[in-house]
Amino acid sequence: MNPSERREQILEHAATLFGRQGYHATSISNIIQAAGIARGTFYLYFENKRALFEELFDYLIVQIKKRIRVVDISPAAPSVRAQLLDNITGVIALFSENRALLSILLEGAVGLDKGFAEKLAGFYRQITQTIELSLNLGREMGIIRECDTRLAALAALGALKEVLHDLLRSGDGDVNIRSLASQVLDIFSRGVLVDGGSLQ
Amino acid sequence: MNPSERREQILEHAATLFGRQGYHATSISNIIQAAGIARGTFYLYFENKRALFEELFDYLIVQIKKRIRVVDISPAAPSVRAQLLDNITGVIALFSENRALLSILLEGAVGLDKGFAEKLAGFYRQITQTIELSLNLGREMGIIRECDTRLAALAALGALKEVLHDLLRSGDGDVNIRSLASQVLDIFSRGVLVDGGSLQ
Amino acid sequence: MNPSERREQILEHAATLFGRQGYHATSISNIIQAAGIARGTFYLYFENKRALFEELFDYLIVQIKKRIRVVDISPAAPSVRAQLLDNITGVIALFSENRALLSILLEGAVGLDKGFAEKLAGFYRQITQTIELSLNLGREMGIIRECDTRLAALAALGALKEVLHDLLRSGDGDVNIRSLASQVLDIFSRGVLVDGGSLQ
Amino acid sequence: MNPSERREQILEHAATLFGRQGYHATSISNIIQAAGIARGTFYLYFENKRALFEELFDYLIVQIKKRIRVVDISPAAPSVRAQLLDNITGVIALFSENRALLSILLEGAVGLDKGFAEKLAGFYRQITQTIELSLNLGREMGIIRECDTRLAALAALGALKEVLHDLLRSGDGDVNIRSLASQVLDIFSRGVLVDGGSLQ
DNA sequence: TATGAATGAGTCTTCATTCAT
DNA sequence: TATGAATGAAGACTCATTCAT
Repeated sequence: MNPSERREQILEHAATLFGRQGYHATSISNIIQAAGIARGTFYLYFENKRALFEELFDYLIVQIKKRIRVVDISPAAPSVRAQLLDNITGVIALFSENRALLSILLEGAVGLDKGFAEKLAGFYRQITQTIELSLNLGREMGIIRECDTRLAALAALGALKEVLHDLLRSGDGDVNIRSLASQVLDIFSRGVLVDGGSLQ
Repeated sequence: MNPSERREQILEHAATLFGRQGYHATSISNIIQAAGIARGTFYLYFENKRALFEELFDYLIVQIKKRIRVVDISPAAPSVRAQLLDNITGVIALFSENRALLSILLEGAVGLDKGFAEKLAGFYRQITQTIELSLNLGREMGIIRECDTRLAALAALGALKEVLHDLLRSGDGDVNIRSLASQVLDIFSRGVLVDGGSLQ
Repeated sequence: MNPSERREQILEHAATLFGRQGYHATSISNIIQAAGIARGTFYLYFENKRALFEELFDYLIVQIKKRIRVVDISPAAPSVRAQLLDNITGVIALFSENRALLSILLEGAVGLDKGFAEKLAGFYRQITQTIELSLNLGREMGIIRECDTRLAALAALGALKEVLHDLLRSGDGDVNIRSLASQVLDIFSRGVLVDGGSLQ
Repeated sequence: MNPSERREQILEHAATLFGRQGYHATSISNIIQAAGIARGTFYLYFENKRALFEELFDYLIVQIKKRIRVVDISPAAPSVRAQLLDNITGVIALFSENRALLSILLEGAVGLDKGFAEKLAGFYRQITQTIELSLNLGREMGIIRECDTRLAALAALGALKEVLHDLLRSGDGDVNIRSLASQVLDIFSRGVLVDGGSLQ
């Protein structure tokens, strides 16, 4: 087996294990057993367990970022809704295909150590800022109401994370990703009140 | 020091440490050192490290549940908005006073092991169901629009969690809890669009 | 067993093993087996294998230094010869009683790593300087001939080391330490030529 | 590159590394990297790491022995002093040109394992016996005083070793080898006392 | 000859838990 | 109740050596 295949193979087995059991419960022994390799072989490809996990995590971050774009408000661009929907759909689709990675993001990388806490915080901060930026653009266009856009961005991020979490917990194989994304977007944009209604 | 005081003292020190460093990074040595007790003494009060953490976690769950009520729609009850606001304010206030507990909930208990995953999932399921129930009541009253109320409930939970996460990360001492709760509630209920607006 | 006794016990067993097999060939497993303690117990008393070895080594250095004095040339002092004889006798006696320590000094601590190389070099430098100082005093008194006293000091040190090495290799139980020291001193002071003779 | 050249090349790189870092700190990886060969190639030329080191060591021993001769007392022979001086000069010169080999002899091969301990002891025993033999001849000729010639031989060997050690530590590039050898020889033959003097 | 991926025995080290005092 | 010395299972990591290509 050539080196890059072997690397890939180890990464995949490790992802599955980290996803299923978490970082601490997954030992090097687990990984090499799953990958069917010897102990020393592992260290031929990765400096240590943490480096492997970090690589997995970094890859994950890149994949997510690829699917998120700031809303383009030039005349030729697709509708704002379509763009937002694409963002959300992309992220859900990514994880729908790879539950292990989702688990690593939402559970595996949480509470690991200071280094990872910062990495994770930095990632979420970026996402939040991207959403906030889009909301601010919407404000200028007059389609977003006056509100704390940073808070709204946090809320949007949190809502999506929780829906993904639910996806993970339910383990449902076939979700209508497009419909799910659409509903999440609607709740965030229109809220849950009847049109023109208020809670007071 | 009498037994229950000693128990309490250990719990408090452990909470601080778990909150600051996480479950795995917190050793029994850390705890007994902080609490100023001998190693053996620890095991007189707690079966083991996990049991201690579990007790902390269970206590936390009880505290949160105490602050969340299904909306009361009887004529004599306060306004729906006021009740929801109380729920949200209560939760934020709880954690605002005790960051360690918040950290344990959002990070410490995540990805620990299967048992805790289920416990956590069960807790969030209950919260989700309570919110969903309130939303369904709202539907009957005609103030909530037609939507997937479970999904909306997940979104609401997620939004609140993320705002709390931010609170934890920012470490800000003085937040206007009431105002924060109010804005979170508004985003959830009215969305972010201008009144009567749409994304299309 | 109380802590300091236990420490001592581990040190003694370790010294024997290091002396017999050298640093690298002596594993923690060897040590704990010899001392009849559990693996964890070892780390209760020593940070790691190297720290244990270093402690042994440092103790050794202190013991040797205790037995070496710069020659006292005040009128009331014993004869120069008697003082030098005391120095040499003391060192030989120290190691004669404790071959393990001798082995550690002459073989165990050699070629370990940069840190130990410097420690060892520093120790020998001190000894050399002490001897050199005594020789310079002798020059002033007119009993030492004109020569490179540093080189002579090195030669004296080397001669003594080699004799000790031989003691180690021979494993002879009963040496006449006083006589041995006396002869070593004679060779160094008078050389090997017949009185008044020369090699030319 | 033909086989014997390759062998030579590996030996040289290994000697440098062993000399600089010692046996244990020098890994096969170090050696093949320095020599620019593949891992497997190493084992085509040497049975294992130890065999390589042994070859280096044996070569070293041969080189040293070449430079040491028993004193020739036949009438036609050069003066005794000249012969001894040649012996000492030769050894110092050998190492002066090749510090790595010197380091291997004085530090690298010390405390390795039982096998090497015996090899080293055997070598030093031979040197000692050669010196002792020369001293005994000197006794018969009446130029060496009555003394324990074995002890004197050990002292001579030790003195030379220590001077070499100092050479290694000092790292001095340009030593006057001849002068150094001469002084070492003088100290050994005449001692350090003024002519006709004594310590008492 | 040469390569370098693969091996796995061996070592150090940690830490939750026990138990005699 | 309280202590803290002792335990040992479990985990990470290294590196000399092998072998299929």
